Amino acid sequence: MAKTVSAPRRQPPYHHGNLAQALVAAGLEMATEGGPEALSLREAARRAGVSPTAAYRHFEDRDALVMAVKVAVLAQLGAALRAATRSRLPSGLDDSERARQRLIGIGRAYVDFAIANPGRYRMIFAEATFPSDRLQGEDGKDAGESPYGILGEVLDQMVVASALDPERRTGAEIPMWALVHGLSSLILEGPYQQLPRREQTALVQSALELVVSGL
Amino acid sequence: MAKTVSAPRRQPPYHHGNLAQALVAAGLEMATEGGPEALSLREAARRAGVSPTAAYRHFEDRDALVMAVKVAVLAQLGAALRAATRSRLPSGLDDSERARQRLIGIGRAYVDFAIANPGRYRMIFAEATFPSDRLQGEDGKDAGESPYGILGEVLDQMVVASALDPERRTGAEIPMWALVHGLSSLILEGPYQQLPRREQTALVQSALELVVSGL
DNA sequence: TGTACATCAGTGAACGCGCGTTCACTGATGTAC
DNA sequence: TGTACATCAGTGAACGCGCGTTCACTGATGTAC
Repeated sequence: MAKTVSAPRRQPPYHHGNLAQALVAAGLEMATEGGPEALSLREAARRAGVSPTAAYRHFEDRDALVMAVKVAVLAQLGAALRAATRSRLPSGLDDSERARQRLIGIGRAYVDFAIANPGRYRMIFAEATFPSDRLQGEDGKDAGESPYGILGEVLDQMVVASALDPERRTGAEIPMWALVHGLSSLILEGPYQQLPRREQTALVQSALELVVSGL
Repeated sequence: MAKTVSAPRRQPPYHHGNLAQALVAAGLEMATEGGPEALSLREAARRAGVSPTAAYRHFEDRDALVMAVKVAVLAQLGAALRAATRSRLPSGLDDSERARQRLIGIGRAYVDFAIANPGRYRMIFAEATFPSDRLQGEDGKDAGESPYGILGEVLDQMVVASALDPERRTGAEIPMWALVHGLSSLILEGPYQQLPRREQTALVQSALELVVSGL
């Protein structure tokens, strides 16, 4: 009984309207299914319902599409970390301990994202070019927040809460990011692949506590 | 003036003699040049001077060759770490500090190996299957030492030297390996790619000190 | 010590595949007058 | 408000490529007698 007339028309006939975005979405799908190796321009075009050539109106070559997909994944990861900064913390903690828990929280969220989305996660570090500094969408407006930026924010809050010596603030992102990325990678592609999920979680938690206490 | 007669004959005419090994060597070469993506069975056969089909006498399929190359790379990495455990340490350190320096030393050696051999290093974690437990060559004799095993050894020595609480020994490999792998990956494929080499070195050193002091 | 023959380790041609990219083109859109 | 036309966003066919893998085969090797 739905009025087909007023339904939003899918499959625009000739001019697609948003091909670039549709191609990135298809790329994201393919990355989800099989990681960066699985991302092909031809298949993306196919999924967008368009000839392979059409893709070249929007991306210079395959690499450009890959880069756009990377940026999209980083935005998703950023969103996951942002959500973690807003999660509830047990009551009764002092400010310093709360700030520390926030850091551990985004660390966990990072690894969780990787485990839940292995293909997309591997996308980020594929093909030897990392999206530079800022994540931005079309028109210069942010397409999401940068994971690196959020990590920095949380570290700043630790300084404010006296959970981190201001002198050690500079470069504090580095060991933290290296740790969570290393954990993700060892779990996804390394020797901890076979471990049951709960042991993986435990291992992540204790590694995070160790590094955070070292800061 | 070299007697060509007694020279070891290269290019055996039909029966190669050591094709399996030659294919792995070719695979190693290709990994060195272009990482795991660059490793193809056909090209390996070509480099070994043999038809593609011949490779199938020695490896079930491409994956089997890939796995053999991974094992070879892990052996090389193991050798690099072993060398680091034997390097000279500044005199005048007590046992505990010496043990700590050993750990930092193999950490540095790990990242150095990755930076010096990006293609081979990336090989290790490629294609979603990690060579299991033991590294062994033909006939069951070790083809090298496992990086993981060497790390464990150094941690054991820290316990002996009272640089590590025995209670914290279990699982101590994890944060350490995650850290060095994370650092390697961020330097090779991530945001620290562009940094000058000396800054990369400094960043590695300070991250290592932080984690080792946290142990 | 000599020979027959099974087995081992190669060859060469062919398969089907999907990819990235280019070409000459055409249909749809929107703007100047 | 209507129309000419430049520009934009697609099409479809084709290219060359290198890959993994399979087929039926043949030359070399080593062992039993």
